[in-house]
Amino acid sequence: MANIHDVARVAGVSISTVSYALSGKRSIAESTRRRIDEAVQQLDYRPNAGARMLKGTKTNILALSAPLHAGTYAPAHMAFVLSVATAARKFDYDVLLLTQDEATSGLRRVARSSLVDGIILLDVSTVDVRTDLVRELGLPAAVIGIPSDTAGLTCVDLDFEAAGVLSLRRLTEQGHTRIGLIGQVPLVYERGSNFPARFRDSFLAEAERQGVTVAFVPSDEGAAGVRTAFDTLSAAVPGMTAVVLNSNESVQVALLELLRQRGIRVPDDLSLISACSSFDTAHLDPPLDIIPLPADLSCTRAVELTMSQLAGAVDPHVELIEPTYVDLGSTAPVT
Amino acid sequence: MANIHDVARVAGVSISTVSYALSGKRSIAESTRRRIDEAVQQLDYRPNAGARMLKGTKTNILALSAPLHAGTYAPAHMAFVLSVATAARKFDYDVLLLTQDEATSGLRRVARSSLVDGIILLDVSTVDVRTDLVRELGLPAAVIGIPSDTAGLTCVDLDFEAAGVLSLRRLTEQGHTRIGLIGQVPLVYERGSNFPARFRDSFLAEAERQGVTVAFVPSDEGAAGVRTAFDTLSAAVPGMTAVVLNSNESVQVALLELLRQRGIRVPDDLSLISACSSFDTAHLDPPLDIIPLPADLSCTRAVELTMSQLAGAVDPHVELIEPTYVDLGSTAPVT
DNA sequence: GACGATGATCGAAACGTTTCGACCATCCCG
DNA sequence: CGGGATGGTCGAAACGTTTCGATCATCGTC
Repeated sequence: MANIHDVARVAGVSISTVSYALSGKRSIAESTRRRIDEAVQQLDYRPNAGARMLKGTKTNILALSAPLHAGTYAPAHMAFVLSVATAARKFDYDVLLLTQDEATSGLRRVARSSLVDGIILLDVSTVDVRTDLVRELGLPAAVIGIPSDTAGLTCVDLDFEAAGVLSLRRLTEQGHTRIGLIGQVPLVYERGSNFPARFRDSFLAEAERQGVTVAFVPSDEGAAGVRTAFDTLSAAVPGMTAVVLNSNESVQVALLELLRQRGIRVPDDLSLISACSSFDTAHLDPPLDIIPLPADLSCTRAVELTMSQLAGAVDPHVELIEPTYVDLGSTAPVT
Repeated sequence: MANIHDVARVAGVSISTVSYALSGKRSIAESTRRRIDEAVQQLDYRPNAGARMLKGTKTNILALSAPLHAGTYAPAHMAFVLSVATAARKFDYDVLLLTQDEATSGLRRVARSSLVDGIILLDVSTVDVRTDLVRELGLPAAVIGIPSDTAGLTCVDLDFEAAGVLSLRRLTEQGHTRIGLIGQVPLVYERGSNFPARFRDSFLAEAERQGVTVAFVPSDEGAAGVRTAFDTLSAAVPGMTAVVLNSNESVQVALLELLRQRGIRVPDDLSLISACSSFDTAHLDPPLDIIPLPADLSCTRAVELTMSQLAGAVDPHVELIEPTYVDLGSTAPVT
């Protein structure tokens, strides 16, 4: 493998000149730079990563802690992982993937061996050992999700509280006063994963504020689970005219199928909103109004914040991403 | 951050002694080893990754090329990624994730800069630029999937041909002679992804050999897509008594729902087999017989093979994993 | 026409390991 | 009791960069 000495020899300069030409940290004569570029091209030279880490004290690698819990919706999880990887590349960073048990223990390992410059934590729950670890390690880091103790942490997330309010208001503005909320699988709430609980609580609080009748049920996957959830909800809110879905794709698909079977039309008989969903509801039948959970936005921002920390001091803080409402025609004014 | 010099000083030995104590490459007095261990403990010392790469010419990092194509079933993809990461850790290796466009271009980048010791390619299609790249780079590598040209490559995969035969035989042994095959979304076949095509072709060939009537349809996702696929299939195979599913979870769930609606009982009226599925069919209603697509087996083996290449010369070859049949009661003899 | 500034280049040190060869006890065997 | 083998330890070189300080030529200015 060609190294910087080879490049220097071919270009007829010293290695420091090559280094400066490549990094642009000192001015180099145009003619010299051209010869160096040619040599680099010819030899297909790329700086040795190890040497660079060692001397440069920068590794250009980010650790991505991405445990996949039971009950987590894999496609959404995947979207976040991909978004982080893509965002990191914009800053010439690569991503080291730490999953499952390694999501915690591996973090310490790679940090202490100076393998990574920074850390991204995915899917943090309200109480998460990884947040303590991040504080301890003192590396630049960003957390996706809002743990209960955010001290010293940089956190990014969709504003789930705002999303809860937004989804409810949309419906009350159209005159709905009897509204159901179908949530994730029960396991998710039990585990203290924070997204869903934050959404639910703010939704319920806003309903109370507005004085409308609401009820919440989690829903298991599969046709049977969805049927049970919907029936429970209908019983709890007699005369229900709208339902908000904060659940994964398969549940939403199953619900639409159930409604079709029963001849319940959307939005004529029932208004529907897909809230904080990471998939595309436009291809559903019918397409559902959606408050998207923007994986790329959160991840891009998380990576950006880590990079800023790397560059200079940025005070740890929480950044909430404003939810948006996309109207695809699945809600209608109550008649 | 503590370095090897600190450890040496605390333990009162030279740095080479520390290095040998840690690597075990030369014998060290028991008492010395203990003092060194204590120092390591006390300082929470971990060797600097960059220095190690530089001198040791081993990075302990594997590149994982995992592009997520449209039409790829995300949970399955995720399972493979996780399995590779987990398998790599068994050999003290970390995984650098290269996705999307970086799945190809990033491969060259990280390889040429000696960031990784080896490469794992996920989801290779029949014709895949990444295989040429792997040949060119000359790094230890393993490929999951069987490209049309396997020369110089180490490939691992489920034996899809055998799986096709296995699924068909199971049914013909039970007297079925009119059998349908529901495949992936059409896009998958158009893109030259090789799993599904291999399965389909061997299934159809075995059917011809046995002289039974079969037909194949791809299936779009969603209730409508599945309904269309099933009806097309029923029309193509009048009196169909069994269906093999080589599709993702949502399609299988949707089909079960459709059959329930129509009062078609499994297995009394229709025998069903879920073939080469990466998810658990035991929680479906009813549970489906399955020929599992063992992500962990393939990935573990791929990582193992890469490690062997790293250790010494292993001739490139193709390893097929024998499919297994798990009986969960969704097939019955034809009456 | 001497002098500080500026631009271009170079040499060498440093980063933290691993590993080779050397060294010195100690031991066993003839 | 001398000498080769063995076990334990050390010093130093090497890996391929980045970067600091130094050098040298050129140039504009007083």
